[in-house]
Amino acid sequence: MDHGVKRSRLSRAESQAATRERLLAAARAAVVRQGFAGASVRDIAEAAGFSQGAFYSNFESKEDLLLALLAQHMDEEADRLGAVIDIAERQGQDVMLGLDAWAEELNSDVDWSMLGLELQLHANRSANFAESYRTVRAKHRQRLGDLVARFFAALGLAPPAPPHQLASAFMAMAHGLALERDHDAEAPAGRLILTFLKGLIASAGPQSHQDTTA
Amino acid sequence: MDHGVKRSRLSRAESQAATRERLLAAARAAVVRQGFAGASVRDIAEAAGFSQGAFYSNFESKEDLLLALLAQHMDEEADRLGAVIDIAERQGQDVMLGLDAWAEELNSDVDWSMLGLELQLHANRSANFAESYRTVRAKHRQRLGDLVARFFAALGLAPPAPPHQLASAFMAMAHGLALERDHDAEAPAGRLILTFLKGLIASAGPQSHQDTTA
Amino acid sequence: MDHGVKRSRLSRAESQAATRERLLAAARAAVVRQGFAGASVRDIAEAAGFSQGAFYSNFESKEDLLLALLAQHMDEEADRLGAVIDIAERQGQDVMLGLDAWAEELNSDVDWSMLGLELQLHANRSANFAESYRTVRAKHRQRLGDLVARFFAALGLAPPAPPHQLASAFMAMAHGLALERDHDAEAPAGRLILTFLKGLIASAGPQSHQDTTA
Amino acid sequence: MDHGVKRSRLSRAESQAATRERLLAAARAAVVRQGFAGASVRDIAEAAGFSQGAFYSNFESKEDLLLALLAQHMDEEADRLGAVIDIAERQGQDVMLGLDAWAEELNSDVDWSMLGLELQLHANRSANFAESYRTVRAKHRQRLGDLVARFFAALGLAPPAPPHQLASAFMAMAHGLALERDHDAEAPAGRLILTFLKGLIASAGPQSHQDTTA
DNA sequence: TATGAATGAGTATTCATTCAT
DNA sequence: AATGAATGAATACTCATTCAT
Repeated sequence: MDHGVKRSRLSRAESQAATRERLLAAARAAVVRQGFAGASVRDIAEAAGFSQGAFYSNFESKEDLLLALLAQHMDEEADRLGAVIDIAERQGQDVMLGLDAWAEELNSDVDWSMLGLELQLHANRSANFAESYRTVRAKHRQRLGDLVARFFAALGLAPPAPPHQLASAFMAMAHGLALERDHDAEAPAGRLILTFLKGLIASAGPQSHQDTTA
Repeated sequence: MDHGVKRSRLSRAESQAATRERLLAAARAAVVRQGFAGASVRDIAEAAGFSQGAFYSNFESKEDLLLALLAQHMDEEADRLGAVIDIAERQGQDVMLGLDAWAEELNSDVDWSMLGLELQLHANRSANFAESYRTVRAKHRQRLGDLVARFFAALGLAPPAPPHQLASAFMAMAHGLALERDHDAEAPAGRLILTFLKGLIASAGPQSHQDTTA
Repeated sequence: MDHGVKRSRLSRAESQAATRERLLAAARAAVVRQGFAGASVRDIAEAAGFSQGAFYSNFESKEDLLLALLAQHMDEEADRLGAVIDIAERQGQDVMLGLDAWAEELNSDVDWSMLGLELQLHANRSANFAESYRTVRAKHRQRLGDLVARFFAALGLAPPAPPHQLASAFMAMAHGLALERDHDAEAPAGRLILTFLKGLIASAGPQSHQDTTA
Repeated sequence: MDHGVKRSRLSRAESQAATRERLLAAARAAVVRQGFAGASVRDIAEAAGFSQGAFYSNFESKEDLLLALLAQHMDEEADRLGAVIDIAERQGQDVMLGLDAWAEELNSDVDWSMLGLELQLHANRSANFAESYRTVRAKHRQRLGDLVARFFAALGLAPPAPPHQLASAFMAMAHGLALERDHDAEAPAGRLILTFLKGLIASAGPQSHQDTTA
């Protein structure tokens, strides 16, 4: 009897998770295309193939959705960084290779940058959202800052500015460059970022004694 | 100049220009605070002390207003750059000083960055707006690119990437860093930008023969 | 020339007042029929022949409309009372006749009672509305109380309870009885009220020395 | 009585009845607080500690719930009256004492009056509900009318109007007065009602021969 | 019996825009 | 040129109700 028939393909929990995933994907596309204010709950729900009510069964409000998108976005950003860090850990100076890959990926993902900016703009407008944004953002910057610090340490150099500030600057550059959609074949954001990184290396003095992290 | 009675202190044209100016100022504040989509024509008009009708006597549509803001914004950006260029022209290597001033100003003007991003985002969404945006933007980048080129030339160095691309990268960094409002005393965007610039200089090779502009 | 042509039948102000009047009338009917919660802004606007937007050009919110209805309702209630008071003033003891007329009118106006109750219920639910309601209600009760006082005074009798309390009781009875719609020809609310009034008279003691009002 | 295992403390029927009771109590509070239209099924179910589905396992529809509340409400009203009648039956003229107690209870029970009015208003709006309401209401009025009749009979007096009409008037007064929440220490609804009753007695003529009920 | 995700119709309110004044 | 009442479409969100689990 195998304790009863398997009643349906998806359990309830699975099915709900799937609904939520589809809503999130549709929302992400909509926010990128029309901005948070311009993306309507109706459009998002319809694009996902659900009613508006389904949206509100899965998210408390439109802003709650943005928080979910924020979490997702930061997870992805963390994954990207994780890959770079892995390489850095394994191959000494060849971090450059990892950075190259990361930079290349940035090029191709305008949407990802648009979403990042949309989140940041909203954080500057909604006190409520700002709180969540800040914590997640800080963690992320710290992580990238650590990477930068280790990178300079590996080269035996002292970073020319606090690593987490350098991290912020790199992220700003990456986001901003991605926005310039009109890059008719040009605008190799990744390359450009590497150029700046090499510059920092060239101008860095020898490492001070112990401290390597910010 | 005195054909007829002088009806009022301000001629008709002057008075209309004043109305327009007040509307633009109110609009700018509103767009920064709430985004373009979030700023309502009613709010803008009321903040300027006029009716909604007055708005439509001065602008064809809400998007037309954004075009006016774009023009204004680019004028200001040009002015800022102009000052830097003037210094560069006069004092050879001491452009650094001008850049310093420019960078310092960036620190204090979050609103200006917010508006710049809002314009850029809208350009990525409205084909109509994008066209206007692109031309004005291209001119601006060209100008900053020229400055960068001349800067490296003055130092007898070859820029490590096409100057207008470096210009884009610097603008992206400036805008993005300004957005991080939570800079509790830290986040000296201007300084950071200079650090990167010095890096580029340090990594630059000797000047190639002729070409200096992109 | 009669200073120019009369451009239109209704001046702007007149036309707006007319719009408001029509909206109020439609709202009144809707609130009576379906209750305040049940009456939708859309239905009200459509019944009045306008768009929903027109509603919001004339009222700040749905509750603001109810305040307008409250004012209107209380004006009418005051008018009814005014008529009774006039008679009372003119004809000594024959106030009874005026009361009779008033009572008779109550019979025929279920809607008026329904609206009164709807207002009272909403006052018990919205703190905001309650404030306005209370003042207008107090004034009204005072007025009816004065009438009751003068009535007993005219008969040389002492009211068996504070006049404004008696007033409240009469109003409660009038409203409540009107609600029993199923009065198949029976339920002569007015008559019944007079019966109670006569009872009070019969049980009243002789007037005390000076004071006649509450 | 012991066919099979005793599965749980409460039998199925008992447990269901308990669920229903909790739903009814929550519904009653919600309807009083926000009106029938304003009370949502979700809120009611949640307040009772159940899901919305549980609601629909116990009631056919939202209106069906109101019918259940009606029945409950009328039962209570009957109980109150029953107490008065008991006293009247036992102690001849001292019904007054019972009435006094009844009147006092009215004072303290605004909720009960709010619910009563909500039911009555809904009866005036839903034909379906009206039918049920009318029968239950008629029975109730009859009962109170009988009491009034017996009361006058006990005093050897003729009621100055058909007893069931007097009953309606008293109920209207009781409900309406209870609504005036702002009774800052004043508004002794019960007392006031007794004043009116005494008035009726004072104005009543001697009993006619037989008939005592309406 | 009880759950709660999902529905589809509904809610109040806001919007950019028009146009008679 | 400026007013602001009115429009019609859109907005975020709520509702009573259903139904697979």
